[in-house]
Amino acid sequence: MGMKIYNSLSRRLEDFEPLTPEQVTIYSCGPTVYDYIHIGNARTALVTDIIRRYLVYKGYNVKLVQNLTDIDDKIIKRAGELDISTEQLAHQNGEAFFEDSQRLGIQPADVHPKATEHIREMIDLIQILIDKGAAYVIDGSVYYRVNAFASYGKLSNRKPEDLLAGARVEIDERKEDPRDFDMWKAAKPGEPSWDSPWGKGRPGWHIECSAMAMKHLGETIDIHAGGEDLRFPHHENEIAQSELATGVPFARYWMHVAFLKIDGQRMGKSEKNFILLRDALDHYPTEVIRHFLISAHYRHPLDYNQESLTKSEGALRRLSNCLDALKQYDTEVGLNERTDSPLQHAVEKMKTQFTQAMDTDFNTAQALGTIFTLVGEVNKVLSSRHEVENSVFAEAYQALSETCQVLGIYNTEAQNSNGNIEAKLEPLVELLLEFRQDARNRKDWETSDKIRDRLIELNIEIKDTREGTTWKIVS
RNA sequence: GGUGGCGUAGCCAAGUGGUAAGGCCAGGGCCUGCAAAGCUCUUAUUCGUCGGUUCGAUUCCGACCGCCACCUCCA
Repeated sequence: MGMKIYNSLSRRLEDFEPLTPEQVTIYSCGPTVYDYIHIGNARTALVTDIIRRYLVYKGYNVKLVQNLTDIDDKIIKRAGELDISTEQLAHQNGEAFFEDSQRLGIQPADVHPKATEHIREMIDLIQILIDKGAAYVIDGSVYYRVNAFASYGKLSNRKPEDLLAGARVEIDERKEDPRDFDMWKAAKPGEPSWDSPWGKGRPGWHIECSAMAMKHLGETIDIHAGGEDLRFPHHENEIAQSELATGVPFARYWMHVAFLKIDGQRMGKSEKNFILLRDALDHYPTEVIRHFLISAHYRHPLDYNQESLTKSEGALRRLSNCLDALKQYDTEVGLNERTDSPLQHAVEKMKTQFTQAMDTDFNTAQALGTIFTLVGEVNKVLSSRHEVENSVFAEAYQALSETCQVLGIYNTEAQNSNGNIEAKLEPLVELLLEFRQDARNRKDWETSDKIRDRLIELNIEIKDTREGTTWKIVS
């Protein structure tokens, strides 16, 4: 069954076919490292992460490139305020970005190119555009001549006159056309700069993505992703630069992630109402934040607020309770007993529907629905005490943990590390449970409840079930 | 002014030309010494409003109302 992706360029759902079968190249616009990343940046990064995980799940060989913009106006300004070098600022925030991403369970890209390490490539690209008559030099700066690219505006669906009518930007009188944008900025005194054929300066923002994407992924990439605000002008300009230089399509599928709002307001660095990813991670577990961020489709706005996060916490609890209950059957897999139970059908159905949901433009909200439907089925069987082959529970566990790992909402490594601690604590906890059981047998509820209460204070939760008392570490 | 999007139960959120996934919260019941977890029942005859097309529309078309994003650095 084929995948479909909504392509911002055609504004339609399209069948997904990578340029090279089995291989997918993805370029994701990364952060400008002048500050920590906020939860909105994280949404885009997370969507990219899940796209990649799902493509790998489907059997594709994926190469993901995500850049770091480590030189621009904001970095120069912030470094000045902090009285440190731009290199130092960019380095610090770059490291922090990797740390925060990792905490959110985002796997590192295959390549994380930095703008300042690709000056040569950018200069070469600019030179090509000058040679082709698509750029001109004024006072050491190089501008892209928008009129040279006939299909300028195709991504953002804008006609030339539209771009001028509502322009709120101050017009630089030196430019031939107000829409022209700089690819190389002549250095101002005291600013970091690099040598170029046009004098000392630094690259413009758009040229870096064109140059780095082409260097690491080739002239045509499969998927280019970013926040919806990058559609214009950033991605429009990337297309103009790249396609005029190479004569081939720059990206086959353009994906734009909708904004994260906060308490109903647009979250943005200029609005100063953003929440840092690291602060969110201090308050909620990784899986809860991921669940929240994928609870709506990526092309729909999502509102960050405490209530929504609390809901995700509840949903995650339901999921992990089920997974915990199933986990003991995991070793039963491989017996390959063909049973014909309703639960087995539910497992198969869930796998199919999960794939269908994700195949349709990565509909994570729907995919979550299929997972939780199976959770309900499993719980029903678990509580009904009907005889079910353990291998079916094992299959259910496999299916759930596999799909949850595609979404990154079930961390088996954390489970294992908890498991190690549990193994060490087991004799001790069992001893306490023995005392508690004695108390219960005496109907000494005061003592038995005290043991339970004290244990929960130590993050050990116990439950009295029909099969006896169970315990686990909770956080 | 231009471009695009959204409006589904108390809340969040999928979805379809044939009669509404899932989650959270709430209430009743089962289980239980209690608790937790789980199960179970209840919660939109209805998908912003008004028209049109259709045997039939929440889903297609039109108008209107409301909200939002981009057009400027921002994921």
